[in-house]
Amino acid sequence: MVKKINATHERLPAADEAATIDNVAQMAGVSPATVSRVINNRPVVSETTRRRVLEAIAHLNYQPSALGRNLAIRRTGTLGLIIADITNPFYAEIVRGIEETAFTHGLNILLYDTLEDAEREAQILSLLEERQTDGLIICASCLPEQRLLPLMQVGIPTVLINHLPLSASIGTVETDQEAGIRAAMQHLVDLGHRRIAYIGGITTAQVYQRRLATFRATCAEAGISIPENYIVPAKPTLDGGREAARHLLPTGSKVEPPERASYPTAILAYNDLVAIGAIIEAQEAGLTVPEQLSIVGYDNIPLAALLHPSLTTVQQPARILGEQAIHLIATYLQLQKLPEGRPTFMRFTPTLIVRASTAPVVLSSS
Amino acid sequence: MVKKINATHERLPAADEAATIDNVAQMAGVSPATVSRVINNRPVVSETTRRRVLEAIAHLNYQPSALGRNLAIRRTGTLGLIIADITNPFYAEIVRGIEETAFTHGLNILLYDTLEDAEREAQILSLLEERQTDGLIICASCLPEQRLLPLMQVGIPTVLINHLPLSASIGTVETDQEAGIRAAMQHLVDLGHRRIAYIGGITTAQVYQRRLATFRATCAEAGISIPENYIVPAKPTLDGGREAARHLLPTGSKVEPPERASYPTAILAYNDLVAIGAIIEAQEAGLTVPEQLSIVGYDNIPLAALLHPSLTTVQQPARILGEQAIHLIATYLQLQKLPEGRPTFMRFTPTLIVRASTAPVVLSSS
DNA sequence: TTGAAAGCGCTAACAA
DNA sequence: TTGTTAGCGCTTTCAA
Repeated sequence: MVKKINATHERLPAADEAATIDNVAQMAGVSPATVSRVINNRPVVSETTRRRVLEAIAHLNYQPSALGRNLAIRRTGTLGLIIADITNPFYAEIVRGIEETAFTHGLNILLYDTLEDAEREAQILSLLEERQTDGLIICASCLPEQRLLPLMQVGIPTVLINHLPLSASIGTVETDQEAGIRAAMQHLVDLGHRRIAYIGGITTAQVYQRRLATFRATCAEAGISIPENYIVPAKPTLDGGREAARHLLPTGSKVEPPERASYPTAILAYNDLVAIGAIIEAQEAGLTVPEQLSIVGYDNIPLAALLHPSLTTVQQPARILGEQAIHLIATYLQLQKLPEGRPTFMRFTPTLIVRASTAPVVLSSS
Repeated sequence: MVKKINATHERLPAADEAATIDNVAQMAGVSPATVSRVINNRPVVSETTRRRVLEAIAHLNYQPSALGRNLAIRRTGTLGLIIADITNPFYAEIVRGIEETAFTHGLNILLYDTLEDAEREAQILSLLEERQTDGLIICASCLPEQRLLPLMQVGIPTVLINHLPLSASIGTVETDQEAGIRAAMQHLVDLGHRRIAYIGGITTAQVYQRRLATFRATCAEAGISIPENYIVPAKPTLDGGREAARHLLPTGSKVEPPERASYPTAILAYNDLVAIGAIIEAQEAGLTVPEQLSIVGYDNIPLAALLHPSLTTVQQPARILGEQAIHLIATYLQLQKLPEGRPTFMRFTPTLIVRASTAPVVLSSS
């Protein structure tokens, strides 16, 4: 019907293959450049041309290829997200905040779950170096600083969640780890506890180190000396918590009166999952929580309020951490430079939420 | 030192810009094709050449660009994942299975959270049409079939989780919805319940419709007639569950004896979150669970076992659903055709887990 | 307002 | 075993 418009060897695409910008251009009788202008809503195109192009697009059921586009503009609209454990409700909530905010910015999220494993995290990082994401969010890294830096130096704009600022990053959003631990410890000390254990956490992770350091510092300030075996690192999961607690608590029913016992009267857990694991283990060992053992968690996951006993814990604004991380990175992507000339450090203050898993220590017994 | 090898105008990249395959080729004194062969471990390259190329790569700190590569081979190694609610531990566990398995297959996951919202899901789907993912996993779609089909016809290989097979998809992995509901209902009926409500769920979602239909069918078979207001759809979240329960349960303390009461003696919830919401609401309304109200959940999230009362629920093998979904899609990607000539239908049988949130109905009162 | 042409960084026939 | 050449599908100067 319609004769070839140009003397090109262009042909229309077979029914099963996708139309390209050239097909559209040919059909509309314009150049690919013009089609590109229409697709991207450049204002310069005349109304009639625009209409012709749009018709051709509709006719061919044309979808611009992100692949071609990405290569041409050398951006992908995609962010890498490295998260420690998606099944931990605290992280899931952060991801929710990230996802939702990224969507409004037109950014896509490539998800990587490290399973709280440092080696795996390292693998993922090196994989990401070639994936050309526009940016990277690392949430609760288990890696030491010197393994994080190379990636940023390769030029991927990175935001860290719950980490201290790194010179090569574009910023950090965190809750004040020190304040969180201090609040929890103050609470336990006020309740009269002096035999306090710290359980759970990956030793290579900066969060862990900071929390532990603060734990030690607070103990020292309160004149409490902590035996080394009261510090039990473990995977920050329910099972990790159980395992750690098992090392500390009396087995079977040989529960001693608190003043003579060797086990702690209180446990500060790395996070809520660990705390819950410890509660379960304690109960199975025949200890009542909080009467014989107080337990404090960290994060305030939704589950914390629903348990029996409900969990005393340190609340972090999970969703907001995620949202702000995206805002940071989106701002950077727009400006192509650090807004303040140096990495942003955004810090929130956590809140201690006192519930039913902590109680005054009872030293004299009935 | 070394003279220009070719008469090209190639120059080495400035320090701050990334090296390309051409830079490497030039430095190694070979063609880009050869560099490509080395990068992709093609066996044909001679040892000495390979070494020269690798040296150049190291020298320039060269990272191959996935962008260029993707365009050339027209694949991205990326799968879209549409999930209803990442903060629901059941879905989080599915994502974990997907993530982990995808990683072993060298596939990357683009995560999209629909927030259990049909409109949002539709938006995401159309967005994905141009993103050129190699495949798509839709988990717990809230969209009716006719809105799902267009995407698959555009040619994106799709696997559905907890959905019936669609002709245009490459397959489906699900737990038997009908069996799950039947098991739960059998349990309630055996306990003597005849006033059973079904609460929670998005009406446009196929899972919801199937579960509800089975609920109705089982009631009919048991000779139970259910008033329409016993069926309360709601967002499948904790709050959704609370809200739905509020519609059903007596307010304040006007708890009537069961035989005269208008409210149900048992609630079958769309999922565990809804069930937990209902438990909370019931308790706040002054009802004891399970004595005055039995509640059954669905999914068996980790939390279900830890609550008081612990939750009777229908277990789904969440992680495995995710793993199998990836296997399905990975197989297809390798073969570039349906392994069995038609969409695969992989079905698991759920298990009823009886815990403490259900009890025999007490008709005579003290 | 539009088009020609060059190029983004890589791969893959094909030829040598 | 290696190089030449022609794309992959799009964007973007620059000139008309």
